[in-house]
Amino acid sequence: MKHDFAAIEKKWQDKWEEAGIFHASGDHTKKKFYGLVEFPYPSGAGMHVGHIKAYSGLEVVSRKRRMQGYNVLFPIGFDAYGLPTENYAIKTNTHPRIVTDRNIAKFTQQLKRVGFSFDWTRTVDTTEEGYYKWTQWIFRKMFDAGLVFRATTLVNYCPSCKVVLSNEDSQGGKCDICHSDIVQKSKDVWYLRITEYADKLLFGLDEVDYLPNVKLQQENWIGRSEGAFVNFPIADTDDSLRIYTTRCDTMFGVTFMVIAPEHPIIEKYADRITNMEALDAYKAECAKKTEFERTQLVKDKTGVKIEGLCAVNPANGKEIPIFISDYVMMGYGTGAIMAVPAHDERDYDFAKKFGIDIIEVIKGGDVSREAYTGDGEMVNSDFLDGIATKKEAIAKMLEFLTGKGIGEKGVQYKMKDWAFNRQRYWGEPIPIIHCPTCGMVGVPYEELPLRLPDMEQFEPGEGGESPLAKVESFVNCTCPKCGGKAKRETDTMPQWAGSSWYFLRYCDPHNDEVFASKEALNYWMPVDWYNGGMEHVTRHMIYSRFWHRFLYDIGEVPCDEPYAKRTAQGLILGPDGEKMSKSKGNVVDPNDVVDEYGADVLRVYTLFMGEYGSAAPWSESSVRGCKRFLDRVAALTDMVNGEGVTPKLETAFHKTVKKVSCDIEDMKFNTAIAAMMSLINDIYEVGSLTKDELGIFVRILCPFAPHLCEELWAWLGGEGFASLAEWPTWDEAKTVDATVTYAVQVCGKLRATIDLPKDIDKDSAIAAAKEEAKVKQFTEGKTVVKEIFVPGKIINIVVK
RNA sequence: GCGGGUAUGGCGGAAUUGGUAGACGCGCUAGAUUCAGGUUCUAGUGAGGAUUCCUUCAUGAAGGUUCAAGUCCUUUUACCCGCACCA
Repeated sequence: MKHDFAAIEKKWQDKWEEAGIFHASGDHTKKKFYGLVEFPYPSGAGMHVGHIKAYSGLEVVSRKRRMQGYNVLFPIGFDAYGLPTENYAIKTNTHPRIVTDRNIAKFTQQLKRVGFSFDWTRTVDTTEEGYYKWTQWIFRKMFDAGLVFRATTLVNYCPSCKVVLSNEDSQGGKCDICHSDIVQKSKDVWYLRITEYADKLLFGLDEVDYLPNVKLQQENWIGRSEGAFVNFPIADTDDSLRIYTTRCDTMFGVTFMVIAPEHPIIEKYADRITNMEALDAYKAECAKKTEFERTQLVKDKTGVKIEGLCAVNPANGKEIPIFISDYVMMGYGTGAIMAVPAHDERDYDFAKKFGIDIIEVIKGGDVSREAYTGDGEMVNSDFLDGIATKKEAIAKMLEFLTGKGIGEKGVQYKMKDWAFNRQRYWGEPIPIIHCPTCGMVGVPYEELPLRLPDMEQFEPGEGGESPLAKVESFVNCTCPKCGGKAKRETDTMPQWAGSSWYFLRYCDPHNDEVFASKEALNYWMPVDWYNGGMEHVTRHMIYSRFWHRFLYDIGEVPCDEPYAKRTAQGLILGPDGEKMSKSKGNVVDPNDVVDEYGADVLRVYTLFMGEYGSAAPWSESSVRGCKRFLDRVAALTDMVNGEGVTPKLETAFHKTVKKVSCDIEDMKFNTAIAAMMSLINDIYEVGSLTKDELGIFVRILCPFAPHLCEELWAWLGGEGFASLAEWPTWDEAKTVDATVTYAVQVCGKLRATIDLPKDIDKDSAIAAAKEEAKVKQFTEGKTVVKEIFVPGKIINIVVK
């Protein structure tokens, strides 16, 4: 048979669709498999080969599960709210609804061309009313639970996109959307209290099967640290300055304190401070710096001493000065630190610059040259002197602090609350009403969805206000509580809202009574296997785990963690080895590959490129190699000869079925394909195979190249679809050849190879090895010191 | 700075976890088929030396453990990714 991909691919896609063979079944008595891939953002550029690789992995697993008799849920949808669409809409003066629909249509067409076995009856679109109604519903539940709050704080603001960004969206001081520099701006924003879930998100990692580096990144992002809060009295007042430290053992080494420039204590004691002008000048200077600049000046510390205010070290009663400096952040801990220059590099740099005392309290370094951060014996520390370990010293100091009532154990997290609003049009309206008498009131559940009003002009306001503020019919409303005149919140939710629970909607996507029925959730959840990009592990993954754990706490979902297993695919680089980007002109369009080589080749190639989790450059000639492989598979029909087993191929078939079956589970798709290529080479060498053998081959290749396999299955007269045929099994005993090639070494050097029966015993094997001419040549006249026999592998004779 | 990772032919990458390094694919060489080939088939292909049956050296670098090391240990170099003044 010729591999006429252009003719067969569309044909089988239509047949699959007509028969609905990839629809998840409503039969909840069968064993289930829920495979999830990150739904795409439908951008105008269309799909990227990276999408294909990202979906192909679980595509193969899902197809294998179906053939193994599982009821499989393998859904797809579109995460369609967000700035790129809106920016494009503004630029081209087209409504984002139209842009979104057009992009979704394009993605759908492209995905279908590749023949993915998605259940197309369960697609979700986060911008549809029937979907965002439930996004708003969950938000309202969080509002009721006290997890939503509004605060005026310094926020990350992108002057180009004119939006407030979360910490997760402004990593490295750059806007995640347009890569402009982020500035710090004081703004009234909505927050989700994700920090309340910090411990749950951290400890929940113990019960899931994520890639180790995915877990680690989440752990680091949450950044739990254990330490102590300590109150340092402010001299001549009843007040104190509260600090957080992980090193309370070094308290006798404290020689000054530093507070963030924005710390409220400055305003509080403005009348006592004698150098307010200098402090204000410094504050103004800091505000001008971008986040990036603030992190650049790591070595050169700046700051100003507060004159007229003095603190007392509660450990030894000594008076110490207080400084303001931007190396202390208001957003972490209490915005104030105790400085121990002898044992902290930053404090050391600062003390050197300002000529402050440096007192060694831990032996082991040379504090006249640099800060010593290692462990050692305590000195100059009163009751801690002589203690040799950090752990012990901390415990003793904590006891002292607690006993005196001046401090206590405490925990801090790097993770901050989630800034949850955007002053933009293309997002879910936040269902809150501002009433002058009742304050913030949630939009009643029965009024959801709170529809996004249709607008002609949806550009953001210059002052950073949402475009929705211009729609009077939207803004003006009555308070659901008191019936008085009130105004609606006009901000929308960030792009990450819709994707925080989409995996739940897939379980029951058409339900308009609840976001998903209990029955469907009980059966399908948790997601058995979730695959996606590494770039989402500290945002989407954390956010969605947070939402899901919240829903679990209020009894809406049956399990605490949403994803049982998480893996990640590696990037596909351009042919030049660089990251694919439009500006570099090295982007490969999957449509072109399908046109020229077919969908099966595209699928096989993206999985054959290299290790699934690693980045690998695109190579057109390697694509041709995969084409050649499938052409050779198609041509097997000319070699079919009879039924049953070809003796020369029997072991090779059992081996390959085993290898492919196991490799799919480990996502080692490249070696699975290599094994099938090897088998093809063996078959070509033998020159013939049976119908039964072709049937086995077709079924193990089917998850990778389903169109060709369906065609071959039909040629064989197979029943139904290859895609639903039973996954082949192997006989372990038949995966080993009757004779094994042993490597024979003399003193660890390879001298010969001999074929021996597979269950030969040690003595006969060694005797046989010694008979080899090559072996004799190296052993003659010498005494044998040691004989090593590894069954099935190697014989090593050590001589002297 | 902290944390994690990677390093194997001309290229992408294998190696059953300590047991014949280079599977599979690309590329290249030769031969055959074809009117032609960006076709197909067959053979060869880590490097150096002898070319008939050989032999030495090779997994970023340098040591070590072992009968045996790409794999384990120590030191070191380069690159990649994540976080970044986190107190």
